[in-house]
Amino acid sequence: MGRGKVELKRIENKINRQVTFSKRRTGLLKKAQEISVLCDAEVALIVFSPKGKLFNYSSDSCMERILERYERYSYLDKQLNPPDPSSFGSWTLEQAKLKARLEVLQKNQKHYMGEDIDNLSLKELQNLEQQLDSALKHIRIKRNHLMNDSISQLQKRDKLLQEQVNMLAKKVNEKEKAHQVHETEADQQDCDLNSMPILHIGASSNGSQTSETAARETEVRNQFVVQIPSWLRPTGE
Amino acid sequence: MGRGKVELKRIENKINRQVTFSKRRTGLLKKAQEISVLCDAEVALIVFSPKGKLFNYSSDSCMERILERYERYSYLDKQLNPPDPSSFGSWTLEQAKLKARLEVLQKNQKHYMGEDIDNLSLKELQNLEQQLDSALKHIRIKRNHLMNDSISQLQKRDKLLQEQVNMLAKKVNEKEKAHQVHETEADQQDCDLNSMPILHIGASSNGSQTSETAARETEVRNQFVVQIPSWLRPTGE
DNA sequence: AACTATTTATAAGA
DNA sequence: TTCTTATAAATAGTT
Repeated sequence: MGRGKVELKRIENKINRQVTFSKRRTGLLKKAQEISVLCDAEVALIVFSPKGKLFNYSSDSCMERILERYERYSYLDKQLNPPDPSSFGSWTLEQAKLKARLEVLQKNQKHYMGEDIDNLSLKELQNLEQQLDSALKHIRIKRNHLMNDSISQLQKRDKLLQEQVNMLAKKVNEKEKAHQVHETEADQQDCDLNSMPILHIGASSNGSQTSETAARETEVRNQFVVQIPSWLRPTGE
Repeated sequence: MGRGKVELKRIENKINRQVTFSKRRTGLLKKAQEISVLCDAEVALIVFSPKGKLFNYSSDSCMERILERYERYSYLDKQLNPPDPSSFGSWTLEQAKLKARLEVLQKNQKHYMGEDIDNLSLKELQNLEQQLDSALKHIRIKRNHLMNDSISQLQKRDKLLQEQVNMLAKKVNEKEKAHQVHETEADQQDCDLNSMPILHIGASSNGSQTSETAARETEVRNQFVVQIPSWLRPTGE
């Protein structure tokens, strides 16, 4: 239902997939609610987005109750599960499984960090190497992308600032001219005023800078700050 | 969608309600499957009809896994109220912790495989890159080491075999001379038979080789096999 | 269960 | 993201 028919297979375009997910999730939750209301059914719906975000709906009798009911029902269905899945026995079992999985993952992780590799076979090492190499390629592409973005952002920002500074410098020049019409040392002006604030520090023969001008300088700078993308902000690493 | 608009409230007519339930249930399950396939989402849907019959759908990663994940997630979400303080408080707590750790590890693992990196900051990407790069170096050193070992092992083995062959060839040559002197074929006995077959191939002017000698040749060869280190053995990949 | 007239959902585009 | 719109899909009421 939409401008085009859609094949029932994973949408490859990421943006598209995300958008479709968003829309369909809304629709699905709505329909879940509708059937539960219209038909007096108990419904539990759990959806994890590809990014791992959770969305869920459950009819009035709350998620936990429905899940319990499901466990009960599916136990009866299969008659294979231990009678009380939350009993001690199955608890330890599951716990053990979890721990085993954890252990495997930790070992893998070590391998991915190049540690603990002494007992790997040549074949395994080669596989690992290939895996990491390919991962690294992906990561570098992504990183390059981010850095390029960052550079062009900064360049844009730089240009903007430059223009502002030029403009301000001109204004200040004019002011000073006006003030100094009667005085002897009229011309400090034709130096490059692109960086007026810096000028005050580096080029002015008059060493005294009032706190007032300093304050204004700060103000001016802040005023022109261009939005910095989040991945450029310090993350307190 | 239908001949008439429908109010969002319980359908009072029982027959009607049952029919609508049936139709909408189908639709709902279908849509659940669609979103899971199209958008690569994990979906669990549980529906109890008003009569108490169970219908459910779960994307490939099976119901139990999704429900677990849900429990984990909603535990992390709340972090404050133990999900079920009545029966096994500390159990669920520890379980949840384990699962949370598992999830973290799994996410890390994905990163190490260059997947799911879209949400990393530039800093994080650079760290990851550095980490992998260094790991890769270690792994390559180790791999090179193994390969070098393997090569020198083979060279050693090669040398040994060569010497054996040379030695035996010499002996056989002498024997043949001796035989030719007496025109006797009686004793093939006390030549060193270890490498007889190889000699036949390489040094004998007599091209005919019986299947019996062929068999012995195999046997003899095996006899000389130098221990191959485990990482050189085929691992059936 | 089928059949449609309608309503809904949603894909694509902005 | 949100809105719009053309079109596909779902389904309410009917047979």
